[in-house]
Amino acid sequence: MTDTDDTPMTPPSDEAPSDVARGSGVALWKQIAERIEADISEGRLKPGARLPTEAELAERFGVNRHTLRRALATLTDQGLVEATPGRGTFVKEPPLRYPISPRTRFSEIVSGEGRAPGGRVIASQVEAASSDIAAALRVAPGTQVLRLDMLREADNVPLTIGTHWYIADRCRDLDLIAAATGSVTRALEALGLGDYRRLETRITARLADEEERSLLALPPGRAVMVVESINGDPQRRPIQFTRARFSADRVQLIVKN
Amino acid sequence: MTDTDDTPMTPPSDEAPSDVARGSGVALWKQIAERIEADISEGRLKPGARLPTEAELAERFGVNRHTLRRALATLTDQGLVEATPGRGTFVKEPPLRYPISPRTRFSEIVSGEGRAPGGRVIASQVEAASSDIAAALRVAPGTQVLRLDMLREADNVPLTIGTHWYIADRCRDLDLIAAATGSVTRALEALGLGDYRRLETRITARLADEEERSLLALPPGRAVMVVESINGDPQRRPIQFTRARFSADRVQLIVKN
DNA sequence: AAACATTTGTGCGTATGTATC
DNA sequence: TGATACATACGCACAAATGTT
Repeated sequence: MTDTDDTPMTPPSDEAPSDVARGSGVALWKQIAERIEADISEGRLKPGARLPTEAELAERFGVNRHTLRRALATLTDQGLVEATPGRGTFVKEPPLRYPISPRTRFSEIVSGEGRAPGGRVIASQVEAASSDIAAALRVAPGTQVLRLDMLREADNVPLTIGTHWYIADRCRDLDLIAAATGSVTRALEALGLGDYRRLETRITARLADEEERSLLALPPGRAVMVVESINGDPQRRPIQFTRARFSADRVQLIVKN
Repeated sequence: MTDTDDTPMTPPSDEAPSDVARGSGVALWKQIAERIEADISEGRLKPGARLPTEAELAERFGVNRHTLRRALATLTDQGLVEATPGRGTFVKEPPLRYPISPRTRFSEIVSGEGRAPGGRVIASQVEAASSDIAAALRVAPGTQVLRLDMLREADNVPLTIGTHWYIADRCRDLDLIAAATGSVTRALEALGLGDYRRLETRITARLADEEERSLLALPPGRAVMVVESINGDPQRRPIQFTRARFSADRVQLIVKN
């Protein structure tokens, strides 16, 4: 009861707060969560839109703020909304759809989604292949490889940190060309290796560490998807091994079968 | 400096602590992290093995325990080791390789990795399809669908919570059969729908919420991969939509191209 | 720079209905 | 019929983050 009524079991004289069904066997917070979820998935609440304040929503549904917060909590867990103290609660932008296919190209995928691809080289150096890198590239451990760390973004929003390893003597000056053009794809084309294809992709996930949060502009407690991929030439000989960390908030990987 | 020496800038009189290079431009913790990482990836430290205590490792490398902990922290972030207070630091078991292919079957994959598949039905009910479920199954929103929540495990270790939606009138009593046999695949076979194939898979990730941590026996701060998949009959008509949450710690998704 | 309003986040106490032993 | 535990819901108060004046 919200009002201080001395006849306790009277149903709330329905001067239209909203139609949550009390005593229907379904928890109030669950009904509210489902209503808001439907508002989002059916487009009445658009991505980026701000929800009314918790106090306002609580009043509108005729429940306590705690009850309403319980509903919002499930939506947050499902990744549908995001709340910031002092600002409000917002409907999350849907993640960019990132298809994993034999011909996976970052720039093409981002352009295809109507966004502007970008990126920059964070670091590059020649190093000796550790055993896992060597295994993926099918070379002897210790072989010289070019390591290229890149940050890639769409519409200036960082999406992924990628560490790429190339067999050094097949890729002279790749790092310089990539830094100049901002595109690994174009750099490889310049070297006559434009026709690479993806051989295998391995996906796992974990919490973003501090460096990743900083580079990807993520608040604490966010996850990254760790995507390892082996790319090869038309003869399926490995050229490149990549370990990329995608912001799980902003990217959804798609596999078509 | 570790020792309380009154001649401060003296290099540590190299009575062989271990060969970390002081003043080499590379941070000590980074060198240590890379050494241990190599020990793991090259098999000198096997999965499940316990590392020496932090104090012991610190002494062995000739650094302060804080420095050593900084190294271990990066390995923990990378998911290579896991520390438990009072027990020690352990090399993590490699994740189960879970291939995503047109014919993706949980039981077969787990068996193929030499582990015993298992599972149980958490809940099942008939409900009205929400708009996103309806879109995936290509039916009208509100159509009756059977919802089946399952927990699946390998060698009694929980791997994934899957929520499966089936078009209700194509799958009578599926829930009962699945509960009895413990296998959705076998239950579908019993209904003559054994030949389903995966049409599309969508992958994202986030922090595990409380319910997921409880069901998957995960400590706080772990990530789950959220894998949505659409399965269809041989004519590629959708039969089933699944939203599964995999323990990112224990599973690595593999896509072969 | 400082004060303030707005909004979410958190804690405590209380009451009630509903399962379970 | 308790007795107990648990989830739900409400009320009040304050902390923390943000934006504005």
